[in-house]
Amino acid sequence: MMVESASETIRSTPSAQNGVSSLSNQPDGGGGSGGGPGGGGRDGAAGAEANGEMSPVELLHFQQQQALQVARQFLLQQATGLSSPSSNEGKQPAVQVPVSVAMMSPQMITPQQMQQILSPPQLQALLQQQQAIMLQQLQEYYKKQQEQLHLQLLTQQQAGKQQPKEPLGNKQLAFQQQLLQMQQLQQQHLLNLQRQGLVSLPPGQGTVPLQTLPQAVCPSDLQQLWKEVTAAQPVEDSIKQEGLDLTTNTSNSTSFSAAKVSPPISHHPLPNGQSTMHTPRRDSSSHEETPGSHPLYGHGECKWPGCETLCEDLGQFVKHLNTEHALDDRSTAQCRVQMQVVQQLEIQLAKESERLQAMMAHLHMRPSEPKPFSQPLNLVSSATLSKSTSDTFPDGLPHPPTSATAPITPLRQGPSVISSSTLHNVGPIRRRNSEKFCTPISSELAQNHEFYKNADVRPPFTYASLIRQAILETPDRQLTLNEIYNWFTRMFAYFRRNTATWKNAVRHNLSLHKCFVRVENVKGAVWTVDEHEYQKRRPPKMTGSPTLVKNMISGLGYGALNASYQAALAESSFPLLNSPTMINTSSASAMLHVGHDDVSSTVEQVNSNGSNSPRLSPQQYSHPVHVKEEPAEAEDDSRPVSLMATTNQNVTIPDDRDLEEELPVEDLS
DNA sequence: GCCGAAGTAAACAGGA
DNA sequence: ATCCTGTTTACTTCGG
Repeated sequence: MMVESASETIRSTPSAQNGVSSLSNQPDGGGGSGGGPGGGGRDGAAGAEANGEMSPVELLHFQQQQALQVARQFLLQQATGLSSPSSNEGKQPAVQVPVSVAMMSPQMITPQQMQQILSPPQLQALLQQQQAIMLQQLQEYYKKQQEQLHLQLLTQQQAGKQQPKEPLGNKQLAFQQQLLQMQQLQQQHLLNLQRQGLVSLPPGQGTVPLQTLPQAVCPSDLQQLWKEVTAAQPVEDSIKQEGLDLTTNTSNSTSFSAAKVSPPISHHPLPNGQSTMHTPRRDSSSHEETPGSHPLYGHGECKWPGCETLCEDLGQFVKHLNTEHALDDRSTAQCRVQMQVVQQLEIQLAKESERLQAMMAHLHMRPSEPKPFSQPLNLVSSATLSKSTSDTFPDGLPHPPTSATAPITPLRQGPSVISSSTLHNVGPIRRRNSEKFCTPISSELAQNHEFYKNADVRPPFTYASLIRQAILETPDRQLTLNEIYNWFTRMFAYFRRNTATWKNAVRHNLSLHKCFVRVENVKGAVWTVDEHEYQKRRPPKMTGSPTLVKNMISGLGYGALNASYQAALAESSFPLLNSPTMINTSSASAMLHVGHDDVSSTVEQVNSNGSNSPRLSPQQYSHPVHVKEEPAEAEDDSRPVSLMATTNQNVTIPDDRDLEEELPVEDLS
């Protein structure tokens, strides 16, 4: 039948969303940045063009380029294969892996295959092994090349000064750029792996000249890096160099990921010994510039990257700056490198910021974790919030639309992160569980109202209980239909769509259940709750053994249930109540349907002056009741979400109200 | 399998 | 005529 199919699809949609979202989106929050950095690296394959003339230096350069490219490809292959397995299914690498690298993956098994074959521990062990071997090889290669380079440099220098040094300088700089890139790729690779938890390099991985995942680029690292960069080129003969082959690197710079710039070759200082002699302990960020100072001058030193020349005063520094750091190719190259560093830092900053956002979103999206109802921040994304931000919330918190950049979609954090919602998140099943298992709707809302407000998750409550909640939240305990609508849309992001469906359901429930009484008012009709009827319709379940009840409740792990409440529940299941004055016990007894209620004062009786009722919650005492005897206040909300400020005085705080909420406590006589 | 509660869809009516 | 409100019916799903 048509009806069946239609309802089926509609029904299954939210459940599927919830179920999937909590699973598939969960890792997205933390690891979303994994695939990013690796992707851009391919384009950064250094513009290694083999020129026709092959001098030894050229040959060396060419070999370096080739080896570096191979290494980079391998790194990228491994990084992308591990970080985003799904992304490269189609383009599984036809990368020519060099022999030294192929040795690591014996049968040319793709990372995906390995992941499928091996168990996670095995995979991790294998990855670590590969990591170590690869890094070792890279380091060895790197060492060799560097030694060769410096050997060549020395021989050339000793051969005579008549030979122009420019090409060599260019090659050196280019090479250093390549080395830098390679190391950055290594760092990036390590970073990716470590972020995925696949590799946890021991702190003393001596063979690896890289710092294991430095948390940030410390200034000393930068200084050291700069020393490495500038060290290979003697300063004294760096006068006129032209044609620095760094233009390609600028285009490569985007390929640099968030790799930390760590001291690249700290374990094998350069032959000329200029490097790493004194560790710069002043951080570059602390250059407090006196008015007559220079950004590059501080603490009596030249702050040009890698320079640190002592200058007694500013004048001397300026002189030094003009002489040593004049506008030449070397300075230009250094500037380019610095640009890359800054660029990487920016990328890193962006990534870290994104991670921070995700972390904050994640943490704030689980209001039940920090048990107390403290939700000062709302993490919510912009879209759903945009409607309801203007509302002043009953808890008195401002709820500003903070962190609009938080990428969390409401679906992402499914009810799985909600305390008790895990019990009823499976689709539209909220019906029985929440209520029959005495999930206090108000406390649930109190704890998770931020979540429900912003997450497109179906609340685990029945329409009837929601309607009742909405009505009871108002001071006068009556609402028009439109106000009920507004309450739904205000409190639950889920009800901001499919309005026709749930509104129809609301109307249906209002008409269907006797507990909702329609009262004609001056302005029109308002709906009230007949508590007696409401509790009558609840079946006398859970009248079993008290231990059963208690275990069930405690086993559910409801954070909302406080100890007294549980105790009251347990106690109340006994025939005689030891403390009849306790509202808790009486409530619990009512919940357990120890039938008593004849003394019911119906809601209608408490309608107009609820302040007299003993059932009033503290909020109602605290908040001056705005009796809406004249509902003529312009509630004509064009926006369905905008709500009258009077109606949302008291939403949540779990206390006595809770007990009377979820418990069929009738009227505490 | 039955029953009741709940959700969904839809038709219908009355009023603004 | 349209929309909102309210009622009712039918059907399905789910849990006891």
